[in-house]
Amino acid sequence: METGGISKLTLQRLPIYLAYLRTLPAEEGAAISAAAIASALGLGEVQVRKDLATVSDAGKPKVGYLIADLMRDLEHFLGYGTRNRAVLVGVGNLGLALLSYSGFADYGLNIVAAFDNKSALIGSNVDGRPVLHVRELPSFCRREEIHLGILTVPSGAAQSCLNALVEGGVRAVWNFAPVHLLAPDGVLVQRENMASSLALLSYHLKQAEAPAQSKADPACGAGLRAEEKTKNGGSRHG
Amino acid sequence: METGGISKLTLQRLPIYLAYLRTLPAEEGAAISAAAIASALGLGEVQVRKDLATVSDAGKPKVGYLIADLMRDLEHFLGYGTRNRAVLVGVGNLGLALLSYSGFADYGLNIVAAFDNKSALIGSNVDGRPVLHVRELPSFCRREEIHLGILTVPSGAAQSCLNALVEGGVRAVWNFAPVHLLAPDGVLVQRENMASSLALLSYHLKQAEAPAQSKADPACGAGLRAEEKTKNGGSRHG
DNA sequence: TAGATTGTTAATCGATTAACAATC
DNA sequence: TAGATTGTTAATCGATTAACAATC
Repeated sequence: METGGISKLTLQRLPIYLAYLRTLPAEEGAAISAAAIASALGLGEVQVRKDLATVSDAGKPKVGYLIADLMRDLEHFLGYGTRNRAVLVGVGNLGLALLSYSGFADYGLNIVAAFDNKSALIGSNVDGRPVLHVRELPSFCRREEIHLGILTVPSGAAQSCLNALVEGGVRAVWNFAPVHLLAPDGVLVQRENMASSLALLSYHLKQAEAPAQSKADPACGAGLRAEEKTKNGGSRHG
Repeated sequence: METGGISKLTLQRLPIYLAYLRTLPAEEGAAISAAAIASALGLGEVQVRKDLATVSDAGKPKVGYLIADLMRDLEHFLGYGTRNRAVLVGVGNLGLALLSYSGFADYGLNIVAAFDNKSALIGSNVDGRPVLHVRELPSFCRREEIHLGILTVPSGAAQSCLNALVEGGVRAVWNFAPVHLLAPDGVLVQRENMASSLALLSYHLKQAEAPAQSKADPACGAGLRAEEKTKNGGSRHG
């Protein structure tokens, strides 16, 4: 849970700030206030100031945050400067989609090769990235000094693929398989949890549709009114 | 933040329990202990008991949780029983991948149609689901009583597509565009945040590679040792 | 200077964990 | 009964928010 000084939740919000700042017109020396950022992103104003203060000193009293400086600090802190070169393992539907998705470049991610065990796929390429046999995974990672792996294999294959990545010196793994994997100390396995988001949506719908049905949750009628408090009320900032 | 009696974080863990239980062999009357579940998923034992107690009474002292009962309770609580029929808006790379991904059925999600505004796509179909023009989105949702929408459009189009979904009576939206959207009370917009996961990985790599570099984070050397505490130590449960 | 805005310290809130009571 | 395991109450921990100090 420790993330080395910065809270995990703050860290997860940083790319959201960055993405928002990137949508703003790039005017020389332009600044933006914490209030404006908070309002645009639906966050608390103090939270924005605190988050940004941990990674940047681009905030100036009476002025706001110098946009260009803040973006630079965010990118630096997140490690986007040195492009993270990655391999992807498992060229199924999801793997293909991630390979084809161009938006990752914005987050400093650069997938350089894909791996699979189906001979029909080996030797092909996806948008210029070769598809190689998983057999070559450890040696490829070693040789190319890859430290980041993306796992889009079926659950049953996930642990052995993770092991191969670790053998190749990979130190951070983005796991899309819905299983918990074991990794040695120092190797971070981050599970991407589509099912968890879906649970929030599905539960919300169930609540909205049958507010008095759930027997395990006597207070469930409240679910309908769950979203009542919009943090910034009606007020808008420029 | 309120989720009607159950904590948001607990709710997000429920599908993880369910997915794990589904991997177990289906033996008549079989049971499993909280300790075994915790160990398999890398969670705390008490946390598992507390989470499960909020949605099920399948737990029996001295016995454990009756697997079949627990799965039923989880599915019921999450609203998977009544298949959630959904529409997807934006048939780009990501949209196509989600349409093609068969795993959603496990989470009670059933995408019945896709929408786009590119005439080349209209009239085609993806795995049997028709691709229609966004113009028809509100009326389609009304007619088919769709309450769940998936947004995989570019950021610039997201708000107007959300509006169209809301107009059609949709009450929960899974938003893959990296923007904050405004929705009326009662409509839940859940943003899927790939960039946030990526931030954790990227930061971990940066820490591992240059532990003394970061100036904003004097305690950053600790980042290297971030994962030291594996909650269950070496002990395994049967 | 006065006013606006950031940064920080203290208070609150919520989630996790530890200790224990209940139960088969 | 004794032992194992669940469920719950109280304590701890961490994150958010409110109040205020600092600064340009």
